[in-house]
Amino acid sequence: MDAEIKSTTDVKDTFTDFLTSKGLRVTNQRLAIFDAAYNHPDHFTAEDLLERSRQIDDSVSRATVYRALPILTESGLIREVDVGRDYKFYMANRNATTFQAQVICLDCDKIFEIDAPFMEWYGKTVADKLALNVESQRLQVTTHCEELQAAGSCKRSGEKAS
Amino acid sequence: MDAEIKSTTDVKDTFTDFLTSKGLRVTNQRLAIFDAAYNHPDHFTAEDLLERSRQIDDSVSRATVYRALPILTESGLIREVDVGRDYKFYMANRNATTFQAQVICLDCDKIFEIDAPFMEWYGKTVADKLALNVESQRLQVTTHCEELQAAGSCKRSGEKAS
DNA sequence: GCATTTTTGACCTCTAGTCTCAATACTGTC
DNA sequence: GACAGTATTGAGACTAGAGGTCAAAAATGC
Repeated sequence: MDAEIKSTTDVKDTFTDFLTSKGLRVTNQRLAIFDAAYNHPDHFTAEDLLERSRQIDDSVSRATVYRALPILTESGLIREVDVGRDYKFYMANRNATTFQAQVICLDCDKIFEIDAPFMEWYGKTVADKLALNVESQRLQVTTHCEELQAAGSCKRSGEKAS
Repeated sequence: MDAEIKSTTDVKDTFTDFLTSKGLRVTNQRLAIFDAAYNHPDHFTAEDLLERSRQIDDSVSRATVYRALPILTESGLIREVDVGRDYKFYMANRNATTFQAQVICLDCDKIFEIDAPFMEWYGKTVADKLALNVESQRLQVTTHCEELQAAGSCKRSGEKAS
């Protein structure tokens, strides 16, 4: 459950510093939600996060999780991953290296991230061509579970298909 | 209101042919919804489509619109454009040329499409590298209204900002 | 035209996410 | 360390997009 890349404690300091710098209070619930989010090894939903946060502090409510998510996102510690379903995914932002594209299984909830370094170039090209500031970019590829499974990356085939 | 690229009547035949080939019935409501969708000059929501369809046939109900959308999408006459809001956009598929990326204004509902021909190459690369079949791809760029307006493409600045 | 079977409209339900408001707890000050 | 002031919280109501139900209506094949 320990973060491998960076000490969780260090990152927790980053989070509390962020809160105080914004004039926000450091509460047990926010810390529990941060822990649950940052130590989650995979993509998660708000509901997943609620469950995990409650294992740390069972007083955490759904409303608080939904209120914490934009804060965590703004702090840069997690990021939103919208794959076109009627609920959003989130993910800990541990390795902020190159731009990531998402490979999404249409059958289960698995999302697999791959590097797409050319997106930096593309953002610049669009910005130049249309004379606008590119705020964010999103690149997604959809496929089917069996295939993702064949590629050795879909662990949940058949388990959560609905 | 006439389609400029292809006669609407021709395309309507394509639609009725599609319906019959699938064993689906050709109803006044489906034709009204098709008309409203195919002649819509821009991106539209299910609610937009309901309103427009009712101008053609005021008996069209919300349920029927929601039931017709997957049919129209499957027929290839319209396509879904998900820009990460809590409702989906759709768009008539009049020019099926190269892959299109979406430039999305974060302030209003404007979506602007640009060619992104390199996406074909990218799809193949991903398919090869991960040994999977790429089902679909999505490339989106977000920006702000003022900027899109400066680029001469945002017509609705300030009008629909909510 | 008629029987069969799909489709429809009205309305009910679902679900992710947001809002409200009284109760709680964090923070700076003493 | 206690206190006052104020942000934050939890419970539950609420919203909006979307989809389901079922009796009534209408399209199709004969």
